[in-house]
Amino acid sequence: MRAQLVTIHDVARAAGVSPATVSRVFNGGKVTPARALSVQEAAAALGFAPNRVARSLRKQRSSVIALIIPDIENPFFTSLARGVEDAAQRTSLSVVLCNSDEDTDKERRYLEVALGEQMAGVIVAAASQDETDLGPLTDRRVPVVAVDRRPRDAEVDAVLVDNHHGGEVATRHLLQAGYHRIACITGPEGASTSEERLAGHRAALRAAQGGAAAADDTYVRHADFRVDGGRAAMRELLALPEPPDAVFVANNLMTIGVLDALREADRTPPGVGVLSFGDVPWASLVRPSLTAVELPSYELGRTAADLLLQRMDGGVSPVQTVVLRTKLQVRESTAGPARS
Amino acid sequence: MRAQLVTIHDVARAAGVSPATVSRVFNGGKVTPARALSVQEAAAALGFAPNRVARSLRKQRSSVIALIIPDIENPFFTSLARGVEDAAQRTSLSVVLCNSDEDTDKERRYLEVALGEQMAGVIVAAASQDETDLGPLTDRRVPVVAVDRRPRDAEVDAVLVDNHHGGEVATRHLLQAGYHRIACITGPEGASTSEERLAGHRAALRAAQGGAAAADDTYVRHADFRVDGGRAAMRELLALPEPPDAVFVANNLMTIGVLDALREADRTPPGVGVLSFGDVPWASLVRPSLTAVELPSYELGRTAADLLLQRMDGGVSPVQTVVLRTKLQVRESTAGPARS
DNA sequence: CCTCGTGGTGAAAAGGATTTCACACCGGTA
DNA sequence: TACCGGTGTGAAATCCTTTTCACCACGAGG
Repeated sequence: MRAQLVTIHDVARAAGVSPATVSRVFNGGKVTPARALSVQEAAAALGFAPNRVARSLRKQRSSVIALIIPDIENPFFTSLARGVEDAAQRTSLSVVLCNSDEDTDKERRYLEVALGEQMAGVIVAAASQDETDLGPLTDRRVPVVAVDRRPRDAEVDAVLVDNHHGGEVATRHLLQAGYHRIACITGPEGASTSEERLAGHRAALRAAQGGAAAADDTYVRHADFRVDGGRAAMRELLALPEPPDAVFVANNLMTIGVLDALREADRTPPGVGVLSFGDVPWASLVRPSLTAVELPSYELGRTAADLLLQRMDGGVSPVQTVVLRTKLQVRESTAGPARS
Repeated sequence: MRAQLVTIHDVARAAGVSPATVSRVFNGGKVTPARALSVQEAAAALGFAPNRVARSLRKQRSSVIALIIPDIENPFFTSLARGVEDAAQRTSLSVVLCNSDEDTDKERRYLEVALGEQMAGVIVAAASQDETDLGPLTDRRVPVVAVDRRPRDAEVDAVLVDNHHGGEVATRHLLQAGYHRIACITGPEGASTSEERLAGHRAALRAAQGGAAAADDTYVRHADFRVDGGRAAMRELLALPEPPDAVFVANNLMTIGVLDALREADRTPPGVGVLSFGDVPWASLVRPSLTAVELPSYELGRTAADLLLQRMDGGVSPVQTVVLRTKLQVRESTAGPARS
């Protein structure tokens, strides 16, 4: 029922020492054991909990790190968040999650909050490559790590996925399974993730055609990384005079839309090949016949957090970029198109 | 490239006024228009951003609210989070998300952070009914709203789902579809959500049997609200001498496990009836033949946030509990068991 | 002409912890 | 005995903003 807050002064008075000593007890300063004990007892008796705001103000740094992600409803990012959390868990830092919703305005507001709250560090999966401005943070020497997507011209550490390689492996797998007309539904133009995955796809096609690099975009569609976008793009592809017999989809949510469009048209895998970049959430359980490029989402988060912690310790000075490899998770038992 | 932080004093000096006036300009105090303008110009020129930590210290209250959820990877909670965010969006408050991971220790730490950071309010879906202690918060008059689950003996506003009604409707639907041996896989014993849903299920069964209330627990299983738990429970049920011909599953993730176990056993809906409490994420798209009790997850979040805002404005004094109704989302075209 | 009220302003205190600085004390060495 | 190094301690400054309070100036009313 104690409603007033207990300060370090109250504890000091109760223990018969100065506030400075109380502070030292809680921060590992040198204090005689006997005194330290009596301080701890007094603190416990009074139910003292340090005021983190005052502490942050004085230290010019709080003990919270921000993780800013563009879509909290995408399991890829929640898994990434788990990685960050688990890594931070081992320190005294707390992680707070901010959902920018792919909206650069919301993102900017959260970046302002991070700055204004003097957060100890920021991990950000940028909503935009061009508009996301990390300048204010880096100017004030707040440690920042970009994850999954690197904002253009930002001098920050980054943890990325090998999108090109993943795209290449994916399309190669479809080719090897016997598909011929392989489409690609990728993300928004201008997003590094979209472009790199598409580039990998094209590279695999080129290699298969033996160098006759006819850049043919008939089967290429740009969508928005969301369910609806994937569905619309797939419908378009199906409406072509000669529809593709397989499709490489550049993210998990769009794949859901694609599967939906295929069901509508009564064409389901493996009659038509579907390869998703990123695990389709839970589909692996409900419908196990889907091959996907597995993304190290958890490790992405873990690594980003580790990098941030390093940076906060003032360790490395040069900017680091870590690239994690994708892995092809083959799940089809009956791979390949219907032989004609 | 400015690395030093600009304070209210710098702005004051630049504008030729006192720091107090600058503060008033930013907080809607009375200032002559001309002065206000010059302050704003000076602030813009210097790139002044208020130090939120100092502000919080002085005001004894920050401008962020915490949302503590037990499982960030469960779409139910991410959707709820969206609701909270959208409601907070319209104010100047920011939402930070904390994932307690169904772990009361982690949760306690986050509650301490919320208190120590002097957050303006807390919305919590408690990890435990008994161990979650909101006392420290309420003692300090921090507005708290419980959502989805109400911690026992906590004097706080709450926004809940009508679990009993939902469970009843669900089981009644299965009965009406012609199933006879209806099992129930619910959550952990002691959790209000588990118990209430089970109670609803039993009520429906009792009503069907015309009052001959033989409380038979052969077909009742308690699991842990997770995929694996659902799978294990379903396997157990399938191994019974006389397996059930339908099952009411008390949450979305367990349903995924259940579907998995059914696939293993080569028994799929609608041969065996499956009714999920809570939408199975994306399954509605991939596999549309699944009826579920639809939970108002988004509205839960929205309402909780609205309640919190009310409480912060010092509006209502008596503790409020809002109960939202579930809705049966029928999606089966070919409902009912195979007629024998 | 004097008084009262009011609206705008600045000086200064307050908010709670950390950290610097100076000092007191103790044991040991020259 | 005098001096020195080291260690633990407390007083006070500091972090930046909000808010109280006193004050001034100005306009209106008696």
